[in-house]
Amino acid sequence: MTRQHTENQDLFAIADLAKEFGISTRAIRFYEAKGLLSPERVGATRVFRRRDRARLILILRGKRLGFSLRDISDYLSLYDADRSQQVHLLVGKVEERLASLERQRDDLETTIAELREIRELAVAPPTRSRSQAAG
Amino acid sequence: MTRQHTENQDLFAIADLAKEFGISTRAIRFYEAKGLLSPERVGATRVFRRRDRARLILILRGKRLGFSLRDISDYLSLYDADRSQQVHLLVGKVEERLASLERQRDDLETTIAELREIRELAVAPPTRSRSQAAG
DNA sequence: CAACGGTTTGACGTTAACGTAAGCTCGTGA
DNA sequence: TCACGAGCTTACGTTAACGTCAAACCGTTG
Repeated sequence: MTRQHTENQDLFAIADLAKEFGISTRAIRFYEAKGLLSPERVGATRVFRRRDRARLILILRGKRLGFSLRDISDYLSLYDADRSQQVHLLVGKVEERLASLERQRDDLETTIAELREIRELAVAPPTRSRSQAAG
Repeated sequence: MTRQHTENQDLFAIADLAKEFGISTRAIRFYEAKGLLSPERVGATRVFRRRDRARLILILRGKRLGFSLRDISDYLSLYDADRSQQVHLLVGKVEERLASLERQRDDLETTIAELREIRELAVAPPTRSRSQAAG
């Protein structure tokens, strides 16, 4: 099950994914329990395919962005619904999320700019009153 | 204490700030307990100044960006330390945070792009095999 | 065959960020 | 004067996202 000698391009054990992404197997099982992943089973053992791996990548990115698993679940469903039905509702959700993300990006830009400013101030020698730094 | 008749430009009651930013007074007290705010007191009553209000704005932005109060606390300390001491350590922290935020921004760009793509696909009529959408 | 590593399902523990309720003080307007 | 609204502290409750055992089941390797 360590994938080394099975040489299979498309099948992953839970430990493979855990190691690859630096998370615990517990976390992966938790994501499954929450419906974010649905690996196949061979007996009782979970078997993950590329699709699950791809979803896991999206999950982790969502987490880096500060979203809850609930949010990420909704987000993943946008991928699942291959424009099959309830398109209006889907587009609505996407728009919502886009707006939220764009606002978040603005917050980020502002914060990054402020940090850069702080850095400049910190690096510059402590200017005293009307003095001027020499080139 | 409702600020209406005190007409003071620089003093805020806890309820003023709570209302202005749409959060609970409990949350504000919690931030104080965690050391993110340190309003003055008149008797037992908290009195906030512009400085506290400014910090609160930073706190809320940090939260929108998905940071923990612990993180935000560190972040606020970057503002406090007016390039007075331990500049290297300070710059180090700023660099760290900048890197993290820039990565987060990249994640955001990617996600936004993907959502836009999903939206296009959803809006476009369900293409069947080799057909082509008419202009 | 027995130990070992990997996997499974519980189930309880933990941390963060408040919510909520209780009980008390203080200033004020009818 | 007294009821009210606002504020305070203390303290227990709650949700999310796992961490951390515990107990048991393979498959294989020395």
